[in-house]
Amino acid sequence: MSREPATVESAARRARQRAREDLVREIVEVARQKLATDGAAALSLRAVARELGMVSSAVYRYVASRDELLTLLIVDAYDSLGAAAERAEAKVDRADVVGRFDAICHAARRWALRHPHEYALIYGSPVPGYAAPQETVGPATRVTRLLATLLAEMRQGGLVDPASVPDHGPGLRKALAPVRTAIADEVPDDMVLRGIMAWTYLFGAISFELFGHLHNVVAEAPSAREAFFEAELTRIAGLLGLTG
Amino acid sequence: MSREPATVESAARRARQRAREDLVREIVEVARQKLATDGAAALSLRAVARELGMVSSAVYRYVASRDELLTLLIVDAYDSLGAAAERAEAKVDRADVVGRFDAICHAARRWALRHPHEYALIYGSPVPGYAAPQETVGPATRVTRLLATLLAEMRQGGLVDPASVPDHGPGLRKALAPVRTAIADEVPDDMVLRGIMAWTYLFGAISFELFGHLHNVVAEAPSAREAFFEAELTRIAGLLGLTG
DNA sequence: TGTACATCAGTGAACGCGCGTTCACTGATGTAC
DNA sequence: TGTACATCAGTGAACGCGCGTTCACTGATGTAC
Repeated sequence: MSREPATVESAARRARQRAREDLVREIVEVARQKLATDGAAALSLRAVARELGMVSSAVYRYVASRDELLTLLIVDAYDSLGAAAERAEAKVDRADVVGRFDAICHAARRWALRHPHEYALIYGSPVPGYAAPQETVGPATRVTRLLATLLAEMRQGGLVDPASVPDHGPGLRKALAPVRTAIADEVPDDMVLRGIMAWTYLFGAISFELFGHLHNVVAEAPSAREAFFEAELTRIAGLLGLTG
Repeated sequence: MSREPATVESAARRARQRAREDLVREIVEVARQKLATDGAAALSLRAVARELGMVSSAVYRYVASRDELLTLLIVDAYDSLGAAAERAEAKVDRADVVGRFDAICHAARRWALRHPHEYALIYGSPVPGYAAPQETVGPATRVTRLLATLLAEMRQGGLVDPASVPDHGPGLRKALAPVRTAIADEVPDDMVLRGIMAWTYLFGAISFELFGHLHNVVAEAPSAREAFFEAELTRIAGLLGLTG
């Protein structure tokens, strides 16, 4: 009759629920470490269970399948990368558009160098037989959103040089329809294109460095790699129309 | 005493040798099909042997290990991509530098769309535990060499606008030391940088499209994807200094 | 031309491994009356 | 306060799978004298 029992009941339930969530977090944490040391291929539910001192079947209380664990890791990686980029960007003076762009790019690269396997999981070859479910979409767009905001501000600030815009024709307009749902109509096609290209270039460059394609091209020393990345950013800022 | 026996002997040897080489080719061919349908993770010596109607141990007469088979496939993929790009480039009028650049890029993209798993093998995440041996280096640089040649011709033709060259400082010069062994000193650092960037962008763009990152950004229809790629190339040609 | 020997492709069984997932169960903890 | 019942975390054994690699072998073909 009183609410007491109900309250006590839900308090206990909540406690159990919290314990559950803690364990899920612990599982993901261990899985992330396995990923970091051995790569995605070596990631198995049994290995995670072993590490946690559980029997392998017990993990199934918390995670439905290997695919679900992969999804958790992917979401985790996108979030970690997104948060790093957001933190770096937030530190820069709002008016310094070039500085904000640089901050995002450097943060993304640094994160990738520190978490190579997590990076490979989200920007490398797709895991065969795995289809990313809906819940990965949000976290996946955090870096993109930062860049899109920058783009919009550039347009408002009149930072774009309209004289040198090539004529792309109606094909591009149609092709960009999906991304238009998130970007104001006033932003011209060519500018959207340049935004996507900056984003493409950023992760293309990081992938090339991380996956070994700069071997015999750019010196291996971290300082050399940084100098090269810096030069790339200068040129990409130029592509974006940022005259920094 | 006469050379006869020796000749006969080596003729027989050669026949056996040819049979051997044929079988190695057959093994690689079957492996490539497995790769194309099921991806690199599903590739196993046992599966290849099964497909060939052999017992799994017999494959070891021809291929030393799974890693060696992977190497053969990687070399194969680089060669196939390189040949496709070379063929496409060769068809264009030598004087049409922009046309040659476009031909290389379109050929690379087409090849990747037709051979997604082979593309992922060479431009996706590195296979964990596998280190590419020396013999992959040559085939890996075929597309790069095409682009480098183009770059050199552009410089000789005076196609570059030196006015808009940003000052990169001495860091870039040091960083580019390795690639300098293959490129004339007269080509300025910024031009080498732009060449590498065009190359980076090309494969960054192909990877983004193939690995699903354009989902919800660019319409899925092949015609839309092509129009978008075309627009990217226009902008990248601009980055290279090609005013096509 | 005929015979002893060498080469080598392919066989079949085996070793030892780790995986994802299921299922009936034990036992601790919380809930209801 | 005490008892019957419900919930649910974790166990342990098992199923069925495929893998890479080794090894002693058979049998066909080629070689040398």
